[in-house]
Amino acid sequence: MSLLGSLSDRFGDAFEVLGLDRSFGEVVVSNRPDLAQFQCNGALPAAKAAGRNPREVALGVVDALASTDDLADVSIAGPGFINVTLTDEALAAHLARIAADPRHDVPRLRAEDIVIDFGGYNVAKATHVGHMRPTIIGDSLQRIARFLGHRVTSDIHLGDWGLQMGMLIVGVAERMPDLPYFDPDHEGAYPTESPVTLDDLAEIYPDVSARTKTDPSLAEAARKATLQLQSGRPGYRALWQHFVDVTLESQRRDVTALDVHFDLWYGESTVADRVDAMVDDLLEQGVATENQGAVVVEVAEPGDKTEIPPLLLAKSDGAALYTTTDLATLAMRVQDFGAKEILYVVDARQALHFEQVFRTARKAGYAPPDVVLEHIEFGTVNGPDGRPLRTREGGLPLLHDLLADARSAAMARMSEARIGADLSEAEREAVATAVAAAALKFGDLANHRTSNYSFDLDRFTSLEGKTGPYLQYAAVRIASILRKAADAGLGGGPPVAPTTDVERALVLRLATVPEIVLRAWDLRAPNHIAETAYEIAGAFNRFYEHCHVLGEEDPARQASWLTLVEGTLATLTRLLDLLGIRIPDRM
RNA sequence: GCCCGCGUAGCUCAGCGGAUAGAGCAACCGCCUCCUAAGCGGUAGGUCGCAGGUUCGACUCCUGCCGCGGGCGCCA
Repeated sequence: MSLLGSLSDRFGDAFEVLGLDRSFGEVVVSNRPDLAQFQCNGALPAAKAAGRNPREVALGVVDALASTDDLADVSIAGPGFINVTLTDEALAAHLARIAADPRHDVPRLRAEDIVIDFGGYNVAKATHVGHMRPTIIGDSLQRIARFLGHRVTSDIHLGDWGLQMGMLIVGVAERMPDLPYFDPDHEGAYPTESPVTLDDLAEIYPDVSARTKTDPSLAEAARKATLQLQSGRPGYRALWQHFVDVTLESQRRDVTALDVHFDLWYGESTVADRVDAMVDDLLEQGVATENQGAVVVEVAEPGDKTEIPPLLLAKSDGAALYTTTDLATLAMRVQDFGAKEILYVVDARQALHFEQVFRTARKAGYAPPDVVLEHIEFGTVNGPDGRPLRTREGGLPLLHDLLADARSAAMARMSEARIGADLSEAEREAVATAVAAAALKFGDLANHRTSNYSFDLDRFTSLEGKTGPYLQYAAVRIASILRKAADAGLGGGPPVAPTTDVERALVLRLATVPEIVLRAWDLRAPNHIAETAYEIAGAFNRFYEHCHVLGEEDPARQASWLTLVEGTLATLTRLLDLLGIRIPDRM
């Protein structure tokens, strides 16, 4: 059990002795380090609940506390705060524990099957700034979940089956009418080479989309093409496959460059052959009804604060929508994957859509009550004007370009500061690549996911401050000490009692990690991990200033410090890994 | 109009109903004969949008208002 966990347990026992709920015993790291290392505030709410005097309750708890020799001081302050300070020997013992534990004292949870959906990627769109948050946040969540012991399946869930496919088909037909894909009498195989590039598609889609708003016949043609694609028209299927292939090729490259991995590259179309049966089933169950030719599901409930419109399951022409495939996908994940939690990392504008899909899934029994369905919302990435980030031309900046900019900024910073001067050109480039990804990721994950944040490459790649590069640099310096120690034949040894506040503070920071990782997962909020990683780096840097490890003359103390250095590096490396940030060997 | 989110230092943002609201940047003052100064220490900077309420205690919970953003059935 973690340090805070076992302290909380002991305080819980003491509350129980007084006949009070043990949950009041929660102990946290003190927010008044000048007074104590830890605090338990439970006496106040406990006293309120029991109608007793808080100071008396606190006094009773302290009396009932099993006396052990690891507590240097337990005292009551203010209206009933209980302050706790451990002995230096106890801190050393705790350091020995976490340094020897590859999990840094973080518990393993009961494993569950979890699906994470990175919705938002679409055919015909290169990875752009709008994909950055779900990709970075979702990736961090999958790393955290796996570390806690869950079985995670991540799915990019490409948007590849809706009306925009029809728009692309008619757009290509307009431009290249002689292609065999449009000839209903075509026989044999279709060309293996795509007639269009992703750039072509990226130009065609907005053009057609805009024109359908004023041209009803074009809109009708797009609808019809969508339906025919979904019905299996061979030429359209073949052409569509090219759309998917050229899109995925580009998106795979971008996602890989960000050092993100998806287990599945499924799309809406993956469940295409399940849609009809599902609609029939919903009609049969009486969950869905026909309405003006369309199939809808009434999802409004009596207690609703606002009117929740019906979910549109099938258009009047019978075509599927993304709500249809989302629902079928949800059912598949529960049935085939045994998913107990499905997390949709999709921007906040789709809240209503998910509410409708989730309600329908519950009504239809596709998601039993014990299955968690959650929309993980996030805010926008803003430019200097406080509006969502755009390029000078008004388009959405591509992820590829953002990364390239971050990379050249990192290179420039390194040259300026004469960092990595002794590295080869290839090594410098590798470092710049790692720094660029870290800059973007930490710049994003340092913010709470629901808040909008302003994208500032200069700040994110900065040499100074609360940035990804700072954390990487801190880790590299730590590793450097260990490398030099190893060269000198020195290694870690049993921790001895700390004698300075910088040592104590560092151990205390490390001790908070288990609760922080659990909280980050509970709240789906990686920024808590980002914050703790930053605090640990800061605590280490203060230790680094005060305690010269390699120059220490007392061998026992030096060995103890090396253990502290190792434990810090292992923990920091883990936290950064949970954020998806890689540490270069040298910088 | 209704619903959701946001409003914290000059700027960018943290903040788990608890003690004196924190960090980074920018400003100012210091620290490299010593493990990487992309570092460390210090000073200054706040009616936590406004007004009520609940509570021993509110940035945190509730209500109203103001401001910004978003959503509201055959798009995704």
